[in-house]
Amino acid sequence: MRQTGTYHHGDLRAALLKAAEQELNANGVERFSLRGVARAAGVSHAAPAHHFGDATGLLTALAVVGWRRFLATQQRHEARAGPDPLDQLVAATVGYAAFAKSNTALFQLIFASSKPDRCHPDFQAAGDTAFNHLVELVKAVTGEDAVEDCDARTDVLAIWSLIHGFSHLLNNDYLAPISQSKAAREDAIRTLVTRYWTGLR
Amino acid sequence: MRQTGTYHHGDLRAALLKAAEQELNANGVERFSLRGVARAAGVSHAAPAHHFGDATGLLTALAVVGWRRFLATQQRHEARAGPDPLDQLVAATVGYAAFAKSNTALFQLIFASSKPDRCHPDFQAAGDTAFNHLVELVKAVTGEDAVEDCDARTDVLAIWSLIHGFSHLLNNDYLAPISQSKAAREDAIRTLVTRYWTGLR
DNA sequence: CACTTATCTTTACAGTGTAAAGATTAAATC
DNA sequence: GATTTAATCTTTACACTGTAAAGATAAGTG
Repeated sequence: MRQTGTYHHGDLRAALLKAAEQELNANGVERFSLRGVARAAGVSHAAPAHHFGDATGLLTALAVVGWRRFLATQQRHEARAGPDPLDQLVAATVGYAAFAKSNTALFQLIFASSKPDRCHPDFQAAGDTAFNHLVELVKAVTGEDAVEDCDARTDVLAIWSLIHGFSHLLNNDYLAPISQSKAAREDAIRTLVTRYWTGLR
Repeated sequence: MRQTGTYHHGDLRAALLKAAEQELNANGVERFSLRGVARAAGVSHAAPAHHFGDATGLLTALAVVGWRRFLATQQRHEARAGPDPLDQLVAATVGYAAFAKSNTALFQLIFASSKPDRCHPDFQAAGDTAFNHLVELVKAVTGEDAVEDCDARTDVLAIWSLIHGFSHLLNNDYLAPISQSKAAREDAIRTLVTRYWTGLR
């Protein structure tokens, strides 16, 4: 709680984002409460308005954070993998699912919620960056450019659908058998992605 | 609105389910309002309680309807396709995405919402039925049983992830180029699914 | 007919998001 | 350093939400 004499918080904006993510993980996107976030941060319920306008503003800002962490998680996995393009792509997809698994609420927020402003420039820019990264990885594997080559576009669509569906099903408890072990999840993804390519060529 | 002398609605339960689906399509799962549904049905805001208990009860019942329509949509597409097992599977996946496209809110409700009671026997039974149907279709293609054979389990996982990811991305406006034309969507799905099998064997 | 049950309404309450106005502090300007 | 200005947070208020409890009405049952 705030001490006497600390009418001004200092860094309320960051504190609210942190509290909002915790609220989101605890209650889910659908039961998100702006007043609850303010309570958790130890300020009045109207305090967030000055920093974010309304609940949409806060969740939009949080979604941008989510997009960046989503991409960073993939890149962290890539850094640990070998230099082979296919290994890099597999590592990225493993990171994709790992993010979904350990950031359940953020994953839902960035991909399937109408609470953030999905038309906001920052939201779109962060999302586009993440998407382009996937396109680049596929491009490195095929040697083709998804923008020009039609088959390459299909490849991107296939890989994206595959890993996104896997992550989303995982995120909603539809893959209980695999969900338990991290190794089992990674194995499954590795098999799915590599089988797609090796089956093709 | 209700006429004088019609204190009892007649078939309020069905009317509420219908109104709830419209509310859901109009406002989305996250902005769903029980009072709004009651208003649309022309009854007091507490009327739904007697039929469904609370909002969770109503949305659980609606989700069960969603599961059944989800399966029925797939079967309708299968009936129009040829007898070849792969054609049947492709038709089912096309139906999968078609349902997602034209039942946006229901798709979100059954797969990714915490508002219905996902542990309710009816919900689980309806969901299991839909899942088992997909397993049977894959089984018909491979000749193996997903319960026993490990490769077949992976095949189910792959196809399910693929079509579910595609549908979910489509549902959230991430496949704008394909989203426009029905033929383009069906072509893309057909390519993805068939490429998975023909590439493999 | 009388009685019971099912159905719907009314009323009430705690909770929500947002807007407006007031209070307090930090920063900027003189 | 004193005064003004701007930023930050609180208080108050309002319309809305879901749910519970009690009352009103109609339908079914003996």
